Amino acid sequence: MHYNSFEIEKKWQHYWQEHAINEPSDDKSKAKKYILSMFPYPSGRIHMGHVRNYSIGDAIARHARTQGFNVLHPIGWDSFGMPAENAAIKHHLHPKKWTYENIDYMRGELESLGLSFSKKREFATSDPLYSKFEQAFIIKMYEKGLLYEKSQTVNWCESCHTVLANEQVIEGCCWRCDNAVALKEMPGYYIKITAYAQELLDDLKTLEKGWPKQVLTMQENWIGRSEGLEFSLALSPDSVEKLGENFDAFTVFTTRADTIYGVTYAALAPEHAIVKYLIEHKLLDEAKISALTAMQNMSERDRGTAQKEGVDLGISVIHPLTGEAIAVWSANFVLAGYGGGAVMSVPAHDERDYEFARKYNLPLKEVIYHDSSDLETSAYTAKGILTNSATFDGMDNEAAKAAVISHFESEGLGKRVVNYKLRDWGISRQRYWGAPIPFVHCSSCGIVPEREENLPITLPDDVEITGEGNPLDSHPAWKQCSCPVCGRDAERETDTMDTFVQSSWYFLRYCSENDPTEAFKKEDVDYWMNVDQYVGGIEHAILHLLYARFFTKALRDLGYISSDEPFANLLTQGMVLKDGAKMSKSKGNTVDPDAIIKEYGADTARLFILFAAPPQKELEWNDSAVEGAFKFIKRFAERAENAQTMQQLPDIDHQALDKNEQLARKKVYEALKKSNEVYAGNFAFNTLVAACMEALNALGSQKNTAVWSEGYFILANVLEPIIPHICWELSERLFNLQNLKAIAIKEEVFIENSLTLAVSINGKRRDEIEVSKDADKETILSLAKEQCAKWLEDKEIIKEIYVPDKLINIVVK
RNA sequence: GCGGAUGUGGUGAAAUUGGUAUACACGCCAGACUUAGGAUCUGGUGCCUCACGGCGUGAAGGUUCAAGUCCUUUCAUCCGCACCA
Repeated sequence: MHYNSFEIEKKWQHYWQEHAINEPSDDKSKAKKYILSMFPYPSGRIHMGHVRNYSIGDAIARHARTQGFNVLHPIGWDSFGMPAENAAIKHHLHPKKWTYENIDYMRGELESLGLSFSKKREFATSDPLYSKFEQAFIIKMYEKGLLYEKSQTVNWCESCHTVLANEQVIEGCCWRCDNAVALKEMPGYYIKITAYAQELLDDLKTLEKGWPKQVLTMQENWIGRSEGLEFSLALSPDSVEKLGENFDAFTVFTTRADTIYGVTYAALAPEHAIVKYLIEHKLLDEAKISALTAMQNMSERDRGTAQKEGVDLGISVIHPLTGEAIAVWSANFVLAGYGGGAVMSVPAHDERDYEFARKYNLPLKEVIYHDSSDLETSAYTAKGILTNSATFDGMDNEAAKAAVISHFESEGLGKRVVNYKLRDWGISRQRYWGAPIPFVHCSSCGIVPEREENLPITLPDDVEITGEGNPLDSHPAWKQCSCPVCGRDAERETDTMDTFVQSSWYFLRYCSENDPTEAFKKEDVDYWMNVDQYVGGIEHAILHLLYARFFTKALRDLGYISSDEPFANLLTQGMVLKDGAKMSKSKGNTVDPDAIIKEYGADTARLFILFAAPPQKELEWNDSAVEGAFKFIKRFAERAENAQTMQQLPDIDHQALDKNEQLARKKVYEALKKSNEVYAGNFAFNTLVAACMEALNALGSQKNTAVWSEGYFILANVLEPIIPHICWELSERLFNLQNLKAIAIKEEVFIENSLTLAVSINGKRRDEIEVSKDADKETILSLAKEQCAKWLEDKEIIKEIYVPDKLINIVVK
């Protein structure tokens, strides 16, 4: 058969659509598989990363379908976001027009790859209907106290003109444009993800089997649980007076309660309320005030690399156990958002405090003793015995942690607490192309949610995108509304939601077929969730995957769904590289998927991508290997001439076959066996393709038509998830499509009459012998010795080892 | 600094419980066919050596009859977090 990829692919893409083979069944009694590749942002054209992502997901989905599962394999568009506005500024296109035109174009590109998506469930997150349900969720969260508004210091990206969540700041830079992030005090809406910190941490354990360890570790670190002592440091009477009696104490948190007697000073974040008060009321000299304001204005990134710096605030607190007065400083390395923005400082046993104390000549007090401790050169932070610590002296420091906390608790001085690094999720974005936050500012009622019957709050089309300011804010009429509570004139919130809100629940919307009345039906979600296999890039290890996990739990607690975790199994694919670097327009090393499909076909692109590396690893693009993939498909198509038309597997008397024929059958069934293994979990498609190539090579060294036919019956089945078009074509021509379902393995082909055993002398392989299947150990060993006589001359045999079916090892001296 | 991962031919990569290292492919070499083509087919291809043979999975040790695989130490690369008290 002459291989014309273009005609074959067009024909089958049309057929699949016509026969709706990709649509799941409504029959909920069937066993299901929910296979999901992360949905794309419609940037304009697909790139090789998409091809890889969707080829992997499609192979898994197609395989599940041939195994008889009811398969949900949907696609949609993560279509709100900044690039649409950037395009609007650059090309004077409306973001909506740009976005939906991109979607139409990219949908065609994905179709040309032969991806078996369910069409009926497709949507874009910028569809008003999607916003409607999302806004309703947000209001529900607000009503349950899971969403609140506050003003605080936030991460501000000057180039995107918007606020960023903590997760979206990568090494002090914006996740999207890589610009340095500045700090800015602003009002915004926050989702209380911290209320779920413990559950998000605990449930990582339930994902250990299905998620890569790396992702679990990253999430664990991000949540950052730590246990310790929280207590109050009372200000001295003269300090209280100095602060106009506005403060009498501040709270600190420590994980080193055992070092409590080593405290020699305390330090406040530059943003701490006491520091702000001192500056406002000019209670410090000018040099100190300017030092403090400089510290406040420094970005988070610069603070991370800056030298330790501080200012003596001229106030003091009372040590809760000793009653001593302790100086209070403000230091640039104390974080405002963690543990109350204040710390107790133990320079003898904390590296940061040590460095700071050395710089400003503050006293050190040793309270943990160990032989290897040398406070002249560095802080001692490891294990030891307590000293200078009153009644705790002589205790092991680990035991002392608990003892000190108990002491604080029984004296009413403090308590054991758990702290998390995770912060609440700020979702306000000062941008146009996003889902409006459904709240109204009323001068008498304050901030109130919009009424559900008024949802969705949609974006106005008549805006000019200039990149300066938020068009919703400057729009003449859009924000004017009436208060949903009192009916008086009010103003809409003009911030829009972080686009990660949309991607936090899209997998739920797919469960029901684009229902206009509900986000999803509970019974559909109960049937389809959880996602059995999720496929996507490692770059979402924290961002999207943490938010989606949170949303699932929150929606569960709001009564919408029953899942605890959205994604049972996660496959993080590696990047596609060219010349050792990530493909990118700026480097000019991209390969256009459309061009590859045009030249070789979708099957070739898919085969190369799945064959060149295991999916989790980086994939180096290689033009001649692509050519090689094409040649394999061509050979596969041409050699189909050796097979005969049939509707089921032929009966073959294995014992009557010659050696090559038997080997060919064995290789074919090995490929089938491999297929079952690969889809059961490790997804090593590269080894599966190799097994198929071996099988085809083995078929080529024999001439038995029945063996050829059986081989094609099975290989077209095994390869269908990877190169579906050519496989359907061959299956139709040869087998009336009867081979595209689960095939049982015939174990008889693996039974051998004789075996080949390796013979090693002192562990080094020297020769091999062929023995009959039921030869006994003595016979085998004597044959081995006979055949390897030249290695045994003048040697004394010390030991003879026989590993059945594998090898013989003779140890000599 | 902390955490995670990865080191195997010229290249991408294989290798059940420890059991014939380099499957499969790319590249390269030779040959066949040939309207001399970047087509197709056949054979070869870890390194050193004319050969016998020796050496080989980042490096060094160890356990074992047997180690890519297990243990210890170490080096390199990549990724993530980064003053979280």
